[in-house]
Amino acid sequence: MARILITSAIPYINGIKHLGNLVGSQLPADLYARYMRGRGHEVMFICATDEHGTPAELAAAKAGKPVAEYCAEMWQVQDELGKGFRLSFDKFGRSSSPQNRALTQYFAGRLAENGLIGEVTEKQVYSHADARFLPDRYIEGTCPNCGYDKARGDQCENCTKQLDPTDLIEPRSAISGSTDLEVRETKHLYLRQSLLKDRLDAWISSKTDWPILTTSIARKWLHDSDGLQDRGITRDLDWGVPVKRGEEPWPGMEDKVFYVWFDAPIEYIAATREWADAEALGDEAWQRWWRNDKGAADVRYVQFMGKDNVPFHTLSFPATIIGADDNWHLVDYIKSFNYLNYDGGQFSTSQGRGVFMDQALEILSADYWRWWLLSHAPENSDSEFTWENFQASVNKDLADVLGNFVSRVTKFCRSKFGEAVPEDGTTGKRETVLIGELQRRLDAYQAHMEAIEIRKAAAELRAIWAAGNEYLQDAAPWAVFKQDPAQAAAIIRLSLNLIRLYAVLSQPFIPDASARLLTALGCEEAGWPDDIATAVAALPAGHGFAVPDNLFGKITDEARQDWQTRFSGTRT
RNA sequence: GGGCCUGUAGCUCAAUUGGUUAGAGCAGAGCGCUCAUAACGCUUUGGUUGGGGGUUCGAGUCCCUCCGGGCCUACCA
Repeated sequence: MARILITSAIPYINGIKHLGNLVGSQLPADLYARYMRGRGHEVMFICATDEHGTPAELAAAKAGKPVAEYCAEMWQVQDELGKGFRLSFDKFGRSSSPQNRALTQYFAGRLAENGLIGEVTEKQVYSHADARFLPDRYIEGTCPNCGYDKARGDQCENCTKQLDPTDLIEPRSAISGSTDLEVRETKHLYLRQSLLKDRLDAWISSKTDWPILTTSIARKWLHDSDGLQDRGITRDLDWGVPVKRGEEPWPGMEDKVFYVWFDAPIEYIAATREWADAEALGDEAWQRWWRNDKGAADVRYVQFMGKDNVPFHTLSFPATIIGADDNWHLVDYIKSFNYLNYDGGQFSTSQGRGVFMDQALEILSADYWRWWLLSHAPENSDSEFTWENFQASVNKDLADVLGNFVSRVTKFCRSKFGEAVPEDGTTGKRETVLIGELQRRLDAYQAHMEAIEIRKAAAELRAIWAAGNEYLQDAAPWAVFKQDPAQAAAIIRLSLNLIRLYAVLSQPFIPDASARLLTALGCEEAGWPDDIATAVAALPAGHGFAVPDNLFGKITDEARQDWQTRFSGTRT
């Protein structure tokens, strides 16, 4: 039995995430976690909310609430949505937890001890009206290059020129619109990751089996212009982890917090600790997942994330982990995803364009979304959600191929033999051929799951479902029954066992349908098959079952058209 | 501007890393079946692999160039 540590990129606290966010990290991570648990491995699956930073403060202000209260409420919302999508986290933590505060401060202290923290005095724009320092992109003004009047302090969206806030003509706060701005000096801590560049470079180069998307982004940052730059890890904000050197005060850093990107990945560790604390377990319970010197040497650590997160996970966080020099377990595999687009454009949180997690669950249950999203995961390039494609895929795959198979087998059995696995009859060459095919396909399915080739795994699973229909058509128990009921019984006995097999194999993709099938078949304790021949004999003759309601209803044209208009923009 | 990814059948995607005649699913067409959610099965029509050039015995795959789509570019996270 292996030990697998799985983390999903942690979603930002600021609002409900859309399906593109879901398929880029949490959903594939859940698929992998469920599969690995199914195979009998010990899994620790961690996610959390990422709560610090300017956007959270602004969202809270907009909602008229203290930021801590706002975050607590939004955590609740995201937690429930995660449950709605059947995301099987062992812990869904919060980056604002005391555990993360302590660990973040600890890491900063270790990095300082090891000479990896520098102090840099820099100039930042302060807004009197907002009573805060403004990140570059929260300053707007007229672009000196093209005259665009809504250029941001980091870049002009119109002419794409890189800017400094001080380049802007008539700069103003993007928050309040105030022009009462002042450039102030402020001192910040920098993670001197440039010192670790060669080590990170060698490490990335050794990861030849990683997705090209992951390594190419990492290489770009390592080798671009001057190479890997040091990164500021503190901010002048109220909401965040207070800057401390371990447990000691950090002179000159009072009233500052760590940059959200410094504390967010550390939350992976902290959330594991939150889990251990919640379970009333000792430190060794979480440390055995993270510290190589405390039992984590045999852990395989896999991260899931959208491509925008890759630089932080391939460079900054590893620099933190390596720099602390405490035998922390580095990530072993990074699965990264492109973006899912929505019907010819991008999902847009600000414009309310596309389908958001709460809306999705209002119109259809989790399995529909899970199946479509995972079987179309944007692994190699950006992919696109269209309602036509969604309707066609879901109706065909789930309702026709899988759902109808279950329906035809169970209903035929009920009408001819009653609601128990029929005895009588023996299987022959046709069944041997089927078992051989299923075994080959199972091997392929497992190989794709191990390699986290999600679309390929989905295609193979679908082929496994389809094989049942092919077999049934070929064996034609409805015709055989007229001459030889015993032979028909053998065919149906096998087919009922196929349903059980499908429930087990499909669980990572469509857990609700899987559970309903196992309940209908009266076998909740269904383990992963060792081999097909044994698995298709698991349900013995005489074993009672119930005919389940139709597993999946179909999406009608009317519903599709309705949703199409409803989600085309501006959520209400 | 720079870098990276990408372009394969009407649609969504494969192609053992340079090797026979480029394959699946959906959609379309035909046939079959009647157990089943008008479901299922079988057969089948679709491709000058974005255009052009080059290397090679051989190119979807490597090189050059042009065209299209996308992402990143370090203070949003």
